[in-house]
Amino acid sequence: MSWVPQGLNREQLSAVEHAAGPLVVFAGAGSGKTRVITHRVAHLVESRAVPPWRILAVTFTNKAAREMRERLEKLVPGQARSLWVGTFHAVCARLLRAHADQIGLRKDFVIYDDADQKSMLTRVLRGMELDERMFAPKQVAFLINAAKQEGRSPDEFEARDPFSRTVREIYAVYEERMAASSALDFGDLIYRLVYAFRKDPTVRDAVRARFDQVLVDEFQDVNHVQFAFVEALCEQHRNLCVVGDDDQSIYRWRGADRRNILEFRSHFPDASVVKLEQNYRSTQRILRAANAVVARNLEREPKRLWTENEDGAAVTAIACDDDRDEASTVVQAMRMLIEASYTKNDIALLYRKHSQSRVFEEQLRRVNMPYRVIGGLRFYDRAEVKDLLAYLRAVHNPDEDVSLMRIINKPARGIGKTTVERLVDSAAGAKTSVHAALLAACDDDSQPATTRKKLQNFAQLLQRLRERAAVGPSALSRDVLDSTGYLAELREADSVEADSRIENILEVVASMEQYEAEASEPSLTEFLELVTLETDADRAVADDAITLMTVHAAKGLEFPVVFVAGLEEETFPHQRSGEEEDPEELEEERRLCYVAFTRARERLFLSHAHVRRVYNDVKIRRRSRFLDEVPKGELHWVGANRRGVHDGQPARSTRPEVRPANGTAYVDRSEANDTLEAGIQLGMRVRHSKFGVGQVTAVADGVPPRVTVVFPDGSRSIISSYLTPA
DNA sequence: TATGATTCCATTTTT
DNA sequence: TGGAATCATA
Repeated sequence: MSWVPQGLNREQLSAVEHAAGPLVVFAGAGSGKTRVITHRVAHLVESRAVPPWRILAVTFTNKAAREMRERLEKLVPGQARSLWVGTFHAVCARLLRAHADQIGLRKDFVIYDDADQKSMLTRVLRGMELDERMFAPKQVAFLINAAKQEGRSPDEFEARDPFSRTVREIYAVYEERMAASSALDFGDLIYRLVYAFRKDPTVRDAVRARFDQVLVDEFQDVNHVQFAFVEALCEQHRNLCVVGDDDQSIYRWRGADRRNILEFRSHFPDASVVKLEQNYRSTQRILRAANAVVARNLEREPKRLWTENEDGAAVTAIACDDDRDEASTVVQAMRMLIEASYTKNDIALLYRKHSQSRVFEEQLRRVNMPYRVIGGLRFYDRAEVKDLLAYLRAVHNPDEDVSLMRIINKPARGIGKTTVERLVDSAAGAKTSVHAALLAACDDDSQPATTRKKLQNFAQLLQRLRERAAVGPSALSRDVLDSTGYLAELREADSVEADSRIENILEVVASMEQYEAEASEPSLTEFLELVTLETDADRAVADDAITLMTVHAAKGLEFPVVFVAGLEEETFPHQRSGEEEDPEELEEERRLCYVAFTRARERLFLSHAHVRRVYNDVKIRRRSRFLDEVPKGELHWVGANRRGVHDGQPARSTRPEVRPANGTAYVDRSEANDTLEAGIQLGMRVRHSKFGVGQVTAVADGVPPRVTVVFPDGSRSIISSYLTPA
């Protein structure tokens, strides 16, 4: 009757069946990490009879959580629903609500995203009459978030110099204002729980008593509070299974600390260790290139990914004149791949930073190639979407200042800057919410009659909406949009942007309706939480299109074909101009490069430009050291080199674009290029794994080099690297 | 209050 | 260079 895990290798199986106590799994890229976690959960439920609701599996993204749940639904039908599967933030939010009374929180707290946090901070700074240049909200937010990641309250905030002392004060006031609005920021969701654990052992014990088994995915990315949270949960039973890959840790700048996984064994001396080193994703050649780069890092858990997959096509390196040349060469290569056999969905273009996408987008548009850009502005960050949600929040809890301030004059209702400032001042003076100040002003005879009337109208609007709040999020939204004239205003504007805004708003309303239909107990609070914790990655569309995104955004994904663009010094590895090279940062860049390479299943293309436009001038760029860290024989160099020597690099005269006098073109080949595709020539007999033996009837120079071959069953255009001489 | 002018900023951004 | 945010002015 016992559930039998299937199709697992020895290491995977030992992780799945690990009996009790701490376990750390080092899971290389494409080594079946998710499989191990899901099978382990299934094993616990089915073979060890752990009640599903006593198992907690934590991820970093909603997408990972959803996938895990879906897979578990198949493995242990009917039981997956009661498992605790979610992101750190979602799980902690749920626990905070469940124990809100004990912790001293309102059950229906709202969650502030980064933008909300920043506007709250701006208000605090203005209230304290601080110079916003000295104390930039962005920087202060960073310091406060860092403090929360370290688990430090305002009292524990280290402040030796005057600047830090002021920041500490800001932090304290900020916390007060957040509490007054019953709002929690992202950092709070974990920090407040850990803080409560520390202050009140009964809370800690109550939460701890919920779970028998805890599993954490992407453990290399946990920060200090997250570690403290997990540790606190497992202190008694010690059934903690963490899975991760120190080589894929790319969020150091957000507080992720690789030591959590590297030093897991010192924290838990009795921990079992499993290493998953067999890769099921990429070809030998891709893996060799990726390994070669990351192996240069000094601080890492020793391991080497290997695969039984075939050798595959050579990793292609493309040298380009400038960024536009890079874009057109890459796009050209993509078109050929699509003509040959790939779909657009098979292809991804990765870059170090968003700004690199522009040239590619222009080029893709020029050739009418559908593409999608992942990242950039989140859907729920759009102004109109935030406006609507702010209305809902303000109706839900008028004392929540950030939302109230956002909508107080939107659409314009004559409550101008001065009036708002006066409200904020009196709220700060009386230590009340802005809403309370608003109500007071409505009854204040000393106010000018016209402003007073306007304030009263607004207060009544809120009041009326509040009475209607029970109709549910979608109906309430429609009411808001109609009675405020928000939609009407957009309709009147009658512009393309206005139309897309209307569309976005309607999409939000539609998502509310969907939520209401699906949720067991739909509530405004829960909907708002879902929306703030949700990112865009989940809204991917089904169209056939080429995917463009940063390497960061690509973590956890895989594509048959991957292009990595801009492999140049200062771009990738990224370096801020004038700053000294930090070895730790360089290692992180190298890991990032490793992540980029290992996204590819079959084909990997790496491009760099000799000249790149940066702001308004042009800069000569040396190709990335990462390219040179790949052994020479592993890279097949192609591409433009029409200029000879660049900034001291060896001129690639060894890679001539020569056409023999008789007009026969042949495929570009580089020095030390011992790949099979080199030297494929017109008339040659070649072998293809699927189509058999054929004869080359045409050769097209390009990226990738492509040839036309007549096979027994017809003529085909083939990428030359798939061919071997017959 | 709305608009144009000016200034500032530019790495990555799981939640 | 380009965009967003803030400022200045009618």
